[in-house]
Amino acid sequence: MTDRTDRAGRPDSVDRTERTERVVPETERRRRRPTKQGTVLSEQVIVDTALRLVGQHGAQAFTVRRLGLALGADPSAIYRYFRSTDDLLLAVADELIGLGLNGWRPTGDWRADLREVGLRIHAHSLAHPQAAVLAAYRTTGRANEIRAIETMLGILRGAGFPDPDAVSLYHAFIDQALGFAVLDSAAIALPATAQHADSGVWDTAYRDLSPDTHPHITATADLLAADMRRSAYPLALDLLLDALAARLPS
Amino acid sequence: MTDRTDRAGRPDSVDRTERTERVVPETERRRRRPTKQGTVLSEQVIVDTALRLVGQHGAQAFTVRRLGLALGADPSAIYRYFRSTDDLLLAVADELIGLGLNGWRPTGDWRADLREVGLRIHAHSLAHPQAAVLAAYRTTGRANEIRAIETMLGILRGAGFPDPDAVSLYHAFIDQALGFAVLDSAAIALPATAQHADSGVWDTAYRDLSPDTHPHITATADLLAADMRRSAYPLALDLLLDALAARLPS
DNA sequence: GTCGAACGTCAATGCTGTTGTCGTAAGGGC
DNA sequence: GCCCTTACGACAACAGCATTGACGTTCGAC
Repeated sequence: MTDRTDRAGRPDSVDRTERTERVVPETERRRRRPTKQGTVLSEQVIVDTALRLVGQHGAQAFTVRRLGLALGADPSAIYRYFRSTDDLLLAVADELIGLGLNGWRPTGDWRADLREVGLRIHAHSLAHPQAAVLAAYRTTGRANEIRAIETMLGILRGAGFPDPDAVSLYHAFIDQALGFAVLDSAAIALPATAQHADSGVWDTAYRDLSPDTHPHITATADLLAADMRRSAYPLALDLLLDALAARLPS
Repeated sequence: MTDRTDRAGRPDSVDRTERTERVVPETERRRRRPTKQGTVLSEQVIVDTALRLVGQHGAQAFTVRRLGLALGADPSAIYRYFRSTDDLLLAVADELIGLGLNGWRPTGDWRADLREVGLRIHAHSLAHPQAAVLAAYRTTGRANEIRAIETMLGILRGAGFPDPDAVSLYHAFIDQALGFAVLDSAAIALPATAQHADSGVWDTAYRDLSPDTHPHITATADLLAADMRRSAYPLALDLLLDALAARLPS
């Protein structure tokens, strides 16, 4: 794991003369010079390429050099658009949120809506597990994230939860969704060898125990091996919604 | 992010003569030669040092080179004890589980016991956030993990849940605990700059929205900023336990 | 006391993110 | 339609990463 800290610590003081900063905000860009191989770069192109790259070749493909290669540009050109790989990652994270939200409209049934949103977040993370694992625990503060929060808060307040409850329950709901998304994505995103090793454990280590020392595991070994292959999120989500319904002021 | 895949792909076929494998199981070790600087290595010493190192200097300190430095040994010596950094990570993960379990005994009240176990897992992850983030989604199959599963399954079966339910609910329970542990640990384990940027978002980006376009966020901005500073796990845990109690066959 | 081999050390390989420097060409001003 | 500024893509270099093959010391069994 590499250090994503801003080591250099660019000074806060601003020169009288406008410094030529390496990164220019997307809206202020004027010149677009194609790379040697003809690509015209932009934030959007870079983010899309990163998402595709990670989807095809795993999280380990999320490197500036491979991204440059995929873009047909020198790796360092990316630093004209993002301050660091971390900055780029946040942009990718927000793109993911947007993908999950597109095309969905609330029905007005709070429980069905929350359930749908939860499953969508989860499903979309699993569709881009490598990126989800990197991005799920960041707060981007970008457009799509804001839209998502507004939507979910609206559902809870519309259902009749008082504001303090709506906020706390939103927090529990979204973190549960993201937590499961990370866990399940991570399992998919593991390098092949590690993934195989981890899943094999349920068929080997947990089957060779003695009923004397481990009565509960041996009694349920088959059930365990089967259940652990699936995600527990749908069940956990329904349990959460059960509890929410029970707490809804009538 | 570096590639943890076993690239070389050591062949499965075994020579007639016992190959001199790089890694010798801890139980079969006979010779213990001190390093130049006098340390005597062992799995336990390496795991402990790794945990301490990561706790003091962050997840970015989890590198073979820094570990070697902290141990007073050549980095490559670690490969005499673990096949790869991933193998070492699993050992660290299991050590973490063990630390969380030590000294705890079930009381017989299933709800109180589950609650205590959940909070313990969560708290212990936060105490070693850097390691938790790396380890929480792995299945180690090692001693402490097995002990933990046996315990939790026992609580659920003892409470009266039929075996299929006990297994599914165990799965939902443990994954929710680990999911929140990852999320909350990750927030703590972020590099200082990223952490500051992420948390600051709640006080800046989400306060400057218009009530016209974002009525729900602006109406609850203060509540949001306050709530997001805390972990949502205690609430989510209680919600889960509520739902469990409601499903318990009477 | 001898000797095989376990295990710590060294050196090298091919990755990684990041940055200082340079030159080219884009596009506004006239 | 030309000119000049400067944005931005390319290049090269650096430090740090995991991993491995070879080497030699010294442990410990006999």
